[in-house]
Amino acid sequence: MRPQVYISDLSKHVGKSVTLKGWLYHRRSSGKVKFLILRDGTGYLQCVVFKGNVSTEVFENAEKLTQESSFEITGAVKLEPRAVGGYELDAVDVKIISISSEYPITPKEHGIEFLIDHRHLWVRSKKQVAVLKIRHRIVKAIRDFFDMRGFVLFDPPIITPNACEGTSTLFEFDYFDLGKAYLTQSGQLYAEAGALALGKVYTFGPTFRAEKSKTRRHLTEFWMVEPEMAFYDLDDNMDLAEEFLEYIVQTVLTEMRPELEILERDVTKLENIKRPFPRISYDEAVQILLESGIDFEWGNDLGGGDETIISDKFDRPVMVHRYPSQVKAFYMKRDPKNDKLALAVDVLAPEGYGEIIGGSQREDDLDKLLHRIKEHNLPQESFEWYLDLRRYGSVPHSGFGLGLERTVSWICGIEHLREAIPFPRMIYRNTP
RNA sequence: UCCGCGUUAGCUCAAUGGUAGAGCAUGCGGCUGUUAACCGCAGGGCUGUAGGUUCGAGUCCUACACGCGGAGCCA
Repeated sequence: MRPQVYISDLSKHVGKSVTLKGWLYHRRSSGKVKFLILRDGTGYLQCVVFKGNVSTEVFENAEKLTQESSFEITGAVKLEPRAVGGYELDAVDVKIISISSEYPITPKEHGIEFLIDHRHLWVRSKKQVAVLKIRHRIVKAIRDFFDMRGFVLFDPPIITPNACEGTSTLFEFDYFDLGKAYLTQSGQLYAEAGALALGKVYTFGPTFRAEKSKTRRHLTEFWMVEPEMAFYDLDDNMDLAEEFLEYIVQTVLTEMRPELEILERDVTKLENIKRPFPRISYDEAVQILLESGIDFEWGNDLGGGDETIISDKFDRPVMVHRYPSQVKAFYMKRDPKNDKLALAVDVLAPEGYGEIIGGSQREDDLDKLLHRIKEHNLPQESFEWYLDLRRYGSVPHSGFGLGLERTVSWICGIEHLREAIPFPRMIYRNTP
C-alpha cells in the first residue's frame, strides 16, 4: 500500500504525486470530467478526473462512486484557488474501497428530527465536524489551563450513594445488596476532599441530571469540569474563572479559525472576551431586571429569560455574585456581611447562552455546615465523610463548575446543546 | 408536570372541502472547469393512528401517539 497523505498536510506535497484515502463528500460531473470532493476527517479536497488522463477502468470507478463511498485516490497536488481548501488533485488512479448505499443525508436541508435520528452519520457533516473539533480543542485548553497552574486531575466516582447537593433529580438504580445508588450530578464534594489532599485539583467527566427538562439548554448527560482550590476565597475563585474563560476563548480564536468560519461564527463577539469581566452582585442584577420592567421578587433565582436580559447589558461574560442563600446549595458559605447571602457566583455567557459557570466559596465551619444539613433535611450519616473535611484541618476553599456543552455551544454559536456532544442524551431520546 | 406549534414521496415542503404536486435524492441519457453544477426522461404516496361531520376530508371536529419549541428546574 502506498503511504497515505492527509488533506491537512497537502501544503507539503504541492507538485508531487500522493495517495489519499477517505470518503466521497460530494460529486459533480460534466461528461468527460468529474469533480470528486474527498473528505478524510482532516479536510476537503477537490479531485479532478479527466477522461483523457486516466484508463477507462479508473474513469468507470469514479463514475460508480456514490455519496459517502470510501475510496483511495492518487494524483498530483496543485494549488487551485477555485477549489475548496485551495488545493486540487489531478487524479491518475481511483480505487474503490466500499460503495455506499443510498446515503440518507443529502446535500439539501433536513429537519432536526431526521438529523438527530441519524446522528451517527450526521457527525460526518462539515459543520458537525467543525463543532466536534472545537469541542476537542476546548477540552485540551481546559486541561492545559489547569495543568499549567499546578492543578492535579482528581477523578470523582460516577456511582454515588446519595444525592450530592440534595436538590436535583438523579438517575437511580439498584446497587447489588447496598440498596439504591445514583449517577453523579457533580463531582464537587469529592473534589473538596481532593483539594484538602492536593491543594488544587480539578475533576472532568460526565454528570447526569434526571430532571424532566426539555429545552435547548439541557442534556440529561453532560460533561463538567470542576476545579477546587484550598485557601481560595470567592474573589480568588472569580479571578480564576475569568482567566480560565479568557484562555479558552482566545485559544479557540487563535487555533480554530477555519472551523469558526465553517460555522459562520461572528468572531468579533469572541474577540471581546478579555479580562476583566464585569462583576455585579445579585442585588445589582435584580436592579437591572426591575429597570427593564421585569416583575422580579428579591430572593428568587434568575430564570433563563432573566439571565438573557442581564447578559445583554454586557459584551463579555458577566459574573453575578452573592445570591440569596435560599436558592443555593447547602455547602455554600454565607456572606459574613449579610447572612441572607451565599458567597456564590454564576457566570452568564453573552448572547443569551446563559449560565456556563456556577461556583462558590464553601462552608468551612463544622457547626454551620451541620446546621445547614439539618435545615435542608439531608441525611447527616451520608455526609459524615464530607463533615470530616471540616473536622481535620478545615481551610477556606472555593471552586466552580463549567458546563462543557454550554461552553461549546456559546463559542460555536450553535442553537442547541445537542449539537455540542457526539451523542446527546435527552429526556425523550437515548438513541443512537 | 404545564402551555404553544407540528406530523403529506427516502429528505425538505406545497396543495379555496372537489383528479396528491415541486425541488433534492435514486435510475437512465447528455455535457472537458464544476462550486448545493446544469439539461432531458423515469420510478417513487394507506397524507401519524382511531373515530366523527359531509354527496365528497390532506384540508373541518374529537381522542390518542410521536416530535419540536417554551415554562418550571438546571451547568
